[in-house]
Amino acid sequence: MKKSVTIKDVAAYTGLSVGTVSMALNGSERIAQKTKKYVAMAADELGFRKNPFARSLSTKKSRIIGCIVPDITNQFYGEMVGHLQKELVERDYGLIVGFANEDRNQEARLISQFIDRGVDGIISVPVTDTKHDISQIRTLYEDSFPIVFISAYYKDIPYYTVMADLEDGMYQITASFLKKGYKNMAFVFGDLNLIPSSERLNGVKRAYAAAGIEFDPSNIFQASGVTYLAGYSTVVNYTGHNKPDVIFAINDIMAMGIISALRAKGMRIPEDIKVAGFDDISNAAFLETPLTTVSQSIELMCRETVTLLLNRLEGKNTFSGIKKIQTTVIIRESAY
Amino acid sequence: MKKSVTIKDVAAYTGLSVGTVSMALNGSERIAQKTKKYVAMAADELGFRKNPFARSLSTKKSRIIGCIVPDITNQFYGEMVGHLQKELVERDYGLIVGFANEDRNQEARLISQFIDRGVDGIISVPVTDTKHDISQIRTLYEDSFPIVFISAYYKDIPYYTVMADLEDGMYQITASFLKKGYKNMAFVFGDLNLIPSSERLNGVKRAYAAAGIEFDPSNIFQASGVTYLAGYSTVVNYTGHNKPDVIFAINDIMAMGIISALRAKGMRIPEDIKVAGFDDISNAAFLETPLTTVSQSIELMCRETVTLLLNRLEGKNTFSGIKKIQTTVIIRESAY
DNA sequence: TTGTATGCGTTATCAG
DNA sequence: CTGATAACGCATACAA
Repeated sequence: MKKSVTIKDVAAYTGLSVGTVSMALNGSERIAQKTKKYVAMAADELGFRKNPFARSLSTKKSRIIGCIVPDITNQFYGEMVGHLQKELVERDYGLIVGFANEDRNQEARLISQFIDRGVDGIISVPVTDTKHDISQIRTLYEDSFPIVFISAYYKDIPYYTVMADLEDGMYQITASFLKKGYKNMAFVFGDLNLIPSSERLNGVKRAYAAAGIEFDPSNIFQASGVTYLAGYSTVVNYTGHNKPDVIFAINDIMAMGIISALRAKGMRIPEDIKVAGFDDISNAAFLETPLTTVSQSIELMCRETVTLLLNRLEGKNTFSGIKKIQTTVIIRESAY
Repeated sequence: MKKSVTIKDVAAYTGLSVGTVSMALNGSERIAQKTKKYVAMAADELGFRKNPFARSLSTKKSRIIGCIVPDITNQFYGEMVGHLQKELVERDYGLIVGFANEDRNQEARLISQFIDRGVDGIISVPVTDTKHDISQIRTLYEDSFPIVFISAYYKDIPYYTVMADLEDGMYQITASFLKKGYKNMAFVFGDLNLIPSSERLNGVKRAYAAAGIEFDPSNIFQASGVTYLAGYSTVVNYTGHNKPDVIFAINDIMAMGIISALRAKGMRIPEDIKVAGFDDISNAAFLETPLTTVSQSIELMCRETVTLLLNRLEGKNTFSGIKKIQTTVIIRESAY
């Protein structure tokens, strides 16, 4: 690590003052074109790199965004982080990550840490467990700290969020199967108090109502989580005798777990039983059993989220409610 | 964003000097216990939070580590990032991420960006494409910038890396199948010039040699990448007539793609053809076809990597070569 | 054990 | 258009 060259060195080298060099480097309007070029060359020649710490100390900005997702093992969140990073890096922001493992306490700790690290803003997939204390989030909101939510929101703080229209997506897919004549359908969701489940459930109910069919709540299954394994276990541990025509999972990887367990029980898919997921993760079309699902356009979601956050950072007037992104039903072999 | 309280405020509040407060907060030995407690209380009361930028400017440390992986869509790398983050957060480091998409240029850009952001060190899964320029890495090495490699290394710069013993893992699994009498085995790898492929290939050859069987190089297939889709396509596009007893993929998700494509062609697994992967990703045991694979103990790998990097940061004497982590063959249904 | 003073590298303000 | 200088908030070497 050789001693780094500072703006002062560039000043000395060019015979200009520190201030001028700084402005020149930042492309200020009030510096002559000629000077700017001269400074740029000199800086280049000396191998000058801005010291980010000094810069941040002065500007109070780090150009780093913190991002918290529940569980990186879920490919959906992997893709999410990937897209967020891509969007951010293009705008010269860095992305620092944390994983909450569906635990509000971990999430809270991560948020504090991020803020203590001086991130300019936070993107969070809320852990919307109603049992837990949410005052931290409320405080952030009231202090108008730049935090935006993606893919879910806190029930009591439904602001600055970008998410798929889960209710409509679920409505569409449920309705389409009702129309085909299937009535005995099971829904494997996570905790029903959570937004991602409850919104979907609303869609389901709406579809039944629209079809004039009564919805039997016993067809809802609350799994122990929303992971591959949770889906797998739900099927393995099911002791009832009802064999639904279609099983809807809350997301794709859970659907994969469900399919796997069904196969282990000797069921054929889609002949004996149909399965549908939600998300349309990148290889959903190429699974052993290509997966029927509802596409979330995750890339679009991420782009909107980043835009929303950066607009907030730049003090622009932004939409502050819940922006819902349209979904698309995709029928594949798992539920032909 | 209310005006933040600084160390100066705490000093004023306690009647102590700025220097004393700083030391007290940092737990310096030469400050009285009593004073430390007093300062801590006062700081707490005032809601004081250290300004990370000032701190960094002074210490020249950010407590942020940059991490570059090829492709977050691959669950294996997802798990890797997860473990790295966990290890780092426990030691009060932040993890900033970048995705290189197997592209050396992107990787180089990310590394520069990270350094310009003032990361204390970098963890990288090398994009070991020999076609590309690697001088940046060499320079970093020569300047002894704290960069460590995980899961692969640059052929010409085989230092500070932690990876699974790919050669031995491949040797073990190949040998075990040779022992069972299978001889017609196909190996679907990525670019053979790359470490991850070439090391595995050495293991294969060694196993054949040990068994006294001649190895036919035409059984090696270079896929277009190492993704699910690459595996899938390799099978779909295969026009040859040779039907191997066993197909070995370079990693689990590729094996999954291969299985999927084989199934689409009407093959039964493992009856008609066996498939093995590499990595043992977290749900490999619960796939529709539970996957035979070689476990990489990714958690251990990540822990070792973080330890190695942090030791370097603390100036401790560290092992500087290639640390190989032992692998374990796991036989499951896909290759019974 | 505590206080003082200086430096860290930029940005920004205010003169010139 | 450019120069000088004061922040920014903390750590640390040196005094006391």
